[in-house]
Amino acid sequence: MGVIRKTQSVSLLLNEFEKNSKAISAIELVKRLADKINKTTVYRLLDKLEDDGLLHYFLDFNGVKWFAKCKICSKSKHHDVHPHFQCTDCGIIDCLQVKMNIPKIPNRKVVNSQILLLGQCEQCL
Amino acid sequence: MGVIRKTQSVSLLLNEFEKNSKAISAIELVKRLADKINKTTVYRLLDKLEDDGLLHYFLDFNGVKWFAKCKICSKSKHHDVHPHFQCTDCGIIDCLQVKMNIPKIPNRKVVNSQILLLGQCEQCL
DNA sequence: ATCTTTAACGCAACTTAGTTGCAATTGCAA
DNA sequence: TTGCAATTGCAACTAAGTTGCGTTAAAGAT
Repeated sequence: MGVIRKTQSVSLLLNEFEKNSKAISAIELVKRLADKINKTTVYRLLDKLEDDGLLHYFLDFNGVKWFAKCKICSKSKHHDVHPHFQCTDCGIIDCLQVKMNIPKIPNRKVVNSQILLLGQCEQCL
Repeated sequence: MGVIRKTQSVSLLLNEFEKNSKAISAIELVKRLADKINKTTVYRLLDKLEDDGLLHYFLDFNGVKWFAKCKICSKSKHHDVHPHFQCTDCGIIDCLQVKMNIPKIPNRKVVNSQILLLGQCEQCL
C-alpha cells in the first residue's frame, strides 16, 4: 500500500466526503457510485485510503462499516480516536470532537477503543 | 417473545455460559453446538434470551456478534451498560465492571452506548 | 396417563456485506 | 511512446445471519 494514483475513481470517491463532514457507510457509497465505480473497487479504495490515513472507519450499531475523513491522522497511525454518534431514528452518524476518558484496566494494556453513542440527533429530537 | 420453554436446547445453550463468565461469539456457539442444535435455533434462542434479559450482546472489532450473561438486567430493559475488552492477540472478550463517564453532547440525546476497548489481556501480555 | 395446543425446532433455501482470482486497462515514469 | 506495475471490472465466491414451512415436543387441560 502507500502510494496511491490519482485515478478518476479516487477523486469520485473522495468527492463524496467533500460534500459535508458526515460519515458515510460503505454500503451507501457502493450504491451512490454504482454506475461509475465497481463495488469491488469501492471497497478496495476505502481500504487503501484508510491505510493511507485519509479516512478512518468504524462499525455502527448493526456492524456495518462507516467511513469518515480523518482530521489529524498520519499515514503511519490513526491518532484521531474519538467517539461517534449514531441517531437511532434517522441513522445518521457524526464524529464527535470530545475527549473521552479511557479507564486503566488492571492487568491489561488498552491500546485502542471504539465508542459508539446512540440516541437522537438535533433533527430528530 | 417473553415466555420461554425449558427445552433441551435452552439448557444446552445456557450451559455454555455457565462454564465461565467470558463472552462467547454467536459463531463459536453455533460451532460448539453444531451436532446438538441447529444453527437457526441457536440464533433464535440467542435473540430470545437477549430479549428476556438473560443475555446481552455487542459487536466486536470485526462486527461479529458476541453474547454474555447479564448480571443486573431485567426483562424490560438492559441496564447493564458496560464496556467490553477484546484482546487483539487471542481474541477473548471480557465484560468490564467499570463505570465510564458518557459526556453530554449539545443538541443531542444520548440514550445508549457501545464501548469496546482493545488491547492485550493478562495472558497475552 | 393421555390429549391438545402452540411454542420450539430442523432443514433447505435465501440474503447480503464484503472478498478473491484473474484478465483487461490505465497512470506515470523513463 | 513505450513498458510495466498499479488499478479496475467482472464473475464467482464466502460467511454470518435470516426466512418459510412442515414437523416435533413442552406443558397445561382433561
